[in-house]
Amino acid sequence: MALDRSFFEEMEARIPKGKVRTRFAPSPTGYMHVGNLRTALYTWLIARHNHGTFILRIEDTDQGRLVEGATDVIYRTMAECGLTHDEGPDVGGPVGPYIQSQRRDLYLPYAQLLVEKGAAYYCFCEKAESEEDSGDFQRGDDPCRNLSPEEIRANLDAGKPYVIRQRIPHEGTTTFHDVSFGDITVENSTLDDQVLLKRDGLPTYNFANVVDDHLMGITHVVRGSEYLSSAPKYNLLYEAFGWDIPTYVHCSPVMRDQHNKMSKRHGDPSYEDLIAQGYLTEAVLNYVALLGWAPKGELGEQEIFSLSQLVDAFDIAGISKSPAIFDIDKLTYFNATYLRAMAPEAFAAVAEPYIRQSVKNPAIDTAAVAALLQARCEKLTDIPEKVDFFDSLPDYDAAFFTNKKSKTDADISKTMLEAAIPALDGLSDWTVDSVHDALIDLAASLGVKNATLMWPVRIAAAGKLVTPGGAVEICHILGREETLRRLKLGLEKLRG
RNA sequence: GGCCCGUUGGUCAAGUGGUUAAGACACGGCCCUUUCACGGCUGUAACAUGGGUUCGAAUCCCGUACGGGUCACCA
Repeated sequence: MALDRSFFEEMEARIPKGKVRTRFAPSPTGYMHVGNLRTALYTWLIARHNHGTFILRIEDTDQGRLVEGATDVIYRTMAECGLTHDEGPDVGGPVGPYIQSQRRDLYLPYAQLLVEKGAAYYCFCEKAESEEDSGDFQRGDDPCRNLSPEEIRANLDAGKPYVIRQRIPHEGTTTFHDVSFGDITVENSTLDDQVLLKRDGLPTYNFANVVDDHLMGITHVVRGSEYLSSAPKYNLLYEAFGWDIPTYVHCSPVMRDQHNKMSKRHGDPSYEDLIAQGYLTEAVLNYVALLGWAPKGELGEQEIFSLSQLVDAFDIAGISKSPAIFDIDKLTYFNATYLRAMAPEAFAAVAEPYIRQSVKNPAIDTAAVAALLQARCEKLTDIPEKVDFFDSLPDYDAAFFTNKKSKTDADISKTMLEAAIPALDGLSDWTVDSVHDALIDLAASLGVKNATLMWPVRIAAAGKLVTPGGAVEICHILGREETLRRLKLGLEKLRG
């Protein structure tokens, strides 16, 4: 079986050289894990930091696990996060196709090339049915390892199903280098003759990766540390092909706690879940960037990074080796920080739909409400519950009027409301300032501290112990008519 | 179990032979104040462990413990 040399030459000729090229290669499972997002981010950052090329490749060689619409989630998430790709299934590029199932015919020739080089062999063994204790079976002892060319020929001609396995030397050691883990050396005897090409003709993940990464000119392979132990086998493959070995960057997993990775199965949030929970994309990215990476030196103290600042600051050396536990509280802190840093108009825009979830009254100015909320919510989803009182006055308890710190009780509150109603009613215009001045002046002329007047006004206006904003802002937003109506209601409640 | 990797406060982490061992989150206290927040100040809290090497180890070496990963015709 003569191999077509020109095919290999053509493939080689397509490979771009001389620039950093990285790839994010998810398998389409239907959602984006936090860990995946972080890998995508780091991969993208390495490319952008080095003015290189970022590629999106879809790894769908497992036909049994295909999920409909799953690639759309990937495209949407990447776009939303600003992790734009230069080459990929949707935008094309010089080394396509970028979907592995569409590359299926590529792998057999490369597997055959390996067979020809003696680094792989045809295996006609029956598929192991019981996985239990098959660990005793040494792959190195696979009888097919030493089949004669005639026997192989005969089996092939007979149409016997086969797989192609990597031939790992029995002796010696293999060393590979990882940017964060350093040199790792293993005994070849601990490596098994892994399957490269499956019975269905599709490559295994490990083989497809090596072939595709090479054919796409990938210079930096960023992936999870669960692949650390298969990395030596990759090197053996690269060496057998005579290809340059890319730079490996293995990242430790993002954990849910000390013992378990974050996982959908445990109910941990994916990227889209976090967004649905009211987190901002920028905050999630910023937090995730710092989960397993920290800037070096002077920048070591900085925590808030925009995507472009990350591009500048990102440095592979800062990736940590140990797993990191995802801390929702810290993400929440980042989110709150981002929310507060937004321009008021921008915040009002993102907050509006959440405000409208509970405030249906069109007379209420959502921008004014948003202004009260900006320093007071950590997540967008905190909003509806905080502003529900604008629409309708809750049926509150008269005991709310009593507050020690503000020096109020039922009697004092009654007096305060009795004075506040005419004072507000008499206002010539209804602005934050006019309401403010009226109440402050009233407190002064009554000879009470501001809180003593403000407390009962706020309680009557909102019917809640805790509100975003004080009496002045709430009354202003409610409008004169509604404010007076509520204050009178409060008074009635106090009069019993 | 074999092999590989990891281990600085509850969490994220800086640190690359000499530091009072940063900073952030969370938590406590104080201040500000018109409730709650925001903001400001401040406090509690860490080098898994035992041996080396060294004048000197969080930093280097070995062992131990604990944790993780991997041993698929899954990725």
